[in-house]
Amino acid sequence: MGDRPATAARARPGPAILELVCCAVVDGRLAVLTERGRTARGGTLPWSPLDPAGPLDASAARWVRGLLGRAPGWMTQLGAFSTGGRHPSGAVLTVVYVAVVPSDTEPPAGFAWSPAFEPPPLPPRRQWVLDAAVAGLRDRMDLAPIAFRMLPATFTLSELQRIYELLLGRRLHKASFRRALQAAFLVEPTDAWRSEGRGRPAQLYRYAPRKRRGVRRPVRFELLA
Amino acid sequence: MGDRPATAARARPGPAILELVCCAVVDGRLAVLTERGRTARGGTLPWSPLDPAGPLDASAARWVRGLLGRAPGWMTQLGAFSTGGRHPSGAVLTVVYVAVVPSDTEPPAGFAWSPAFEPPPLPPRRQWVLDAAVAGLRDRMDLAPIAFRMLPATFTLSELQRIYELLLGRRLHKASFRRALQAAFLVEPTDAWRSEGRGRPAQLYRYAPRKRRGVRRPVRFELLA
DNA sequence: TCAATAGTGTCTGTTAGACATTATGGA
DNA sequence: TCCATAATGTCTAACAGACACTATTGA
Repeated sequence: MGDRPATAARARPGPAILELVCCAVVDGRLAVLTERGRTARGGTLPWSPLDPAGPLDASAARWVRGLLGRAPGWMTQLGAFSTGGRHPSGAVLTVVYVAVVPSDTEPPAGFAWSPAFEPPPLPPRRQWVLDAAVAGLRDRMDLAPIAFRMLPATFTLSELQRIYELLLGRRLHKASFRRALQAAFLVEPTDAWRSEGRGRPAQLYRYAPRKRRGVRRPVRFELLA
Repeated sequence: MGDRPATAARARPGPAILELVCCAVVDGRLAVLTERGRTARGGTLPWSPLDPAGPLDASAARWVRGLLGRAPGWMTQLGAFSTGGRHPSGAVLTVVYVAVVPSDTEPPAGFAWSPAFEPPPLPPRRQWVLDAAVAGLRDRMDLAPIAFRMLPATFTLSELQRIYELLLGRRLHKASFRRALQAAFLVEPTDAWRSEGRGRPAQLYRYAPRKRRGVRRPVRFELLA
């Protein structure tokens, strides 16, 4: 059944690279991990040649874990894109992954957090990828625990709401937010409280989703165009 | 593009192939386009070596257009997967696209519609891809005009509702469905009617989305786990 | 006439958002 | 004390689903 591609793949430059859009909330803003110093013209996203052996998601997970020094809070594949032949590695394809990490994650050496909405100048293709990744986080945060994985193990409900507001790009109603959260059985209170500046201390919660069955969302028509 | 994959693959093993999950509603069931006869052990999905030049989405669009003889009603990239080294083309990566076409689309020579929920025996990886593709259609049909593109230019509201019911896997309430559709300004009635068998004739509609701004969906927590 | 499907009006329980109020700390 | 934030109760408009009903065709 066919010849092994391994020889050809190892002889020539790798066919594809992995690229990472890693997001966190830093200083109250959405931040993305960028590599700095490679070129003078601006930043770049973390990338790595692809090891063609084994499942793609597992390869990416290993790479990101090694890069960050810890497993990301959440990660998914955004998709594959052609490099346009301009990538220095000689790769033809880029497979982009999107990950989120808690706010207290230190950037690895040579990397830094950049504001996701005013990033350093990026090549047009990378800027497009970044925008698509943030849009993907926004669209999936109701189905995946993205916001919860951008927080430490315990957090206040106001912190959680701020994550949602940052990713959705709009203010949310506090009482409504908490009612819906309560009804979803996703968090449970701890007996710890945190006093932050002036006002009343806030209770700390932890992400503890309880299985609920038979939750069917109604049909919605939300096409914009 | 569009030539027989076997020759191109043997001439120079490409780094990646394109694979297509093309869905339509045929005989009241969700169907997927399968290639037949290559092997005795079951069907396979349409695939093609990837032309590494140019944007990936454009290459895929050209290939699918040539394969079907017409542009698909809607298409998006599902993602990239490793072949596990077992693909006869020698490719390492598979980039899967998902497309939908109207019910009256004839399968190209050598292909056939297979029931998406009881397909011919597929290799495990392809079965997984098919399931993921159908799940992707289900999850995105509220944000993209997927159901509308599986219908001819004019259609009855009952036909539209049947598409939604097939993809969502559950029955929908007729009055609610039409109310929500009306509120979304997505269809407009034509002055044509269609008499189908016994009952009262149904009015034909066309997909004609009108821009509406300021439509913000509420925050929802729909994590299953 | 009956059967079958299209299309619509009404009612009701649920929910999202607005508003108001209380609670509890720091300055 | 004043102020800022947390947390919650109440009201209202909108909405989803159930139900019933009318409309219009073929058999």
